[in-house]
Amino acid sequence: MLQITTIRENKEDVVKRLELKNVKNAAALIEQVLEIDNRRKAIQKQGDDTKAEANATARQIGDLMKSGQKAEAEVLKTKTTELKNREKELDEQLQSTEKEMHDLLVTLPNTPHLSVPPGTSATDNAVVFEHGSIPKLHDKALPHWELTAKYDIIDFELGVKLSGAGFPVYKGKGARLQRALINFFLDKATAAGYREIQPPIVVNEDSGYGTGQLPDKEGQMYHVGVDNLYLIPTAEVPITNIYRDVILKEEELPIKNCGYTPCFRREAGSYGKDVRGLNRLHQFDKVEIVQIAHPDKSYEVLEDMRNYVASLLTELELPFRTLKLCGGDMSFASALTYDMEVYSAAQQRWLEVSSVSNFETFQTNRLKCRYRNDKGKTQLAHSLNGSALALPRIVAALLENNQTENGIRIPKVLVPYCGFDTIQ
RNA sequence: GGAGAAAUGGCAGAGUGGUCGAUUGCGGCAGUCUUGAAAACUGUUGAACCGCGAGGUUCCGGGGGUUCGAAUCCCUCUUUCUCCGCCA
Repeated sequence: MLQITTIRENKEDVVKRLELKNVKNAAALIEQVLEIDNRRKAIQKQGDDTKAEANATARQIGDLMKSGQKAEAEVLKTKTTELKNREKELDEQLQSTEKEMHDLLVTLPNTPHLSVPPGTSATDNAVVFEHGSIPKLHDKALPHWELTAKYDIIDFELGVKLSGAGFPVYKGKGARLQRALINFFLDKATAAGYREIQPPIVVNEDSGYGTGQLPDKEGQMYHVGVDNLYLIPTAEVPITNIYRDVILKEEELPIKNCGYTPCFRREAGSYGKDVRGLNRLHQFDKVEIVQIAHPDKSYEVLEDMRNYVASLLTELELPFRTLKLCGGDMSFASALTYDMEVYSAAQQRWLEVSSVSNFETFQTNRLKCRYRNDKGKTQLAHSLNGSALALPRIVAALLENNQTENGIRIPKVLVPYCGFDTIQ
């Protein structure tokens, strides 16, 4: 959520940036926010004054009672009834005005960084980095959903039997490859200075709200109704919420955490080849990296994070490219996002395997995650996160790109983790 | 799941209706002393909103109520602890 102080102080800039994210009527919306804010301030002032008067009267009554002046006290009591009514009325007005503002503010997306390319869809994203060459496959090369069946390593039908579409069962070397990737990613992240976290994979409403899944994207998450808990769509949710309602010391920044969790996504409304095989699942594994950073340093941190993710892909010997997302393709909460895509040679398409974003204060404003600066004032920190990495599409690309007529070759870095170098 | 107790500032821990945003101790910060450090001593030290400022308002787990007035009384929810039961 955008900060009202930011909107007040940088009106034109906020409008300009919202337009970069294709928000319609940005200027009018901001004017409306400011109008409500002014109304809110006026109501609060009146309410505070009324309360101050009521407090003073109550004190007077107390003094009169003590000195035995009962009659005078009774007179004052009638005065407070009137004050109380006004107080109640103003409180209600304040609440409804605050709600009005809040309801409007939550509809506004984060303001993008000015380097974000303008645009409305994925075709406007800017390719900022490419690595590796697209592999040439042999004539009988198969897409990964056929390879997994051929080698009996991932069973989609069995998942349908147990749970439904989008819940594959990993078997034998397929399961071992999953475990290998998780361990490889966690070891790398730890070596890069991230502290490993094992969070809960169901979270409460407050947490869902803190990172922005609630109230809007409720349909994206599985909901455990009886306990009113949500299955996490990403480890970002619990790991970032660690810092909800926390005031950090400036010297603690940046805070680097990582964690492996299964992720659950309902993802209604997609069909066809986009969701075939491992391309899109309801449950998948992911290692996430999360940083809480100083506002002056968060863009350095973002570059650092995307270089880190690139290094993982390089080690896995996967051809990939880095996109800087355009205003129209970025997520609601992000100020700047890099997507990393690997090339899946049998499908002959790019698959998004990581998204690295700087949210600036958009999440921390909701989370109330602050640090104390050198002047002793509390300020919102910046939050960032990235996948490092999401497994299924990595597996898809590994299987497809490394297939030979004699089996699938495991990249060198994973062999110690797998305990085998080929899937036959 | 049953019975009981509790929830106060970074931590510990007072406060059972009227200058209590809250005694005190520890911790933190600043200073005095010291060649330096420690110790000792002195001061300072929660958050949010409104206001140019003076200052005002709100917050003692969450929500609601009683009262002129609530950290203090009542209701309710949540969490923690102790005992019993069950159990990976």
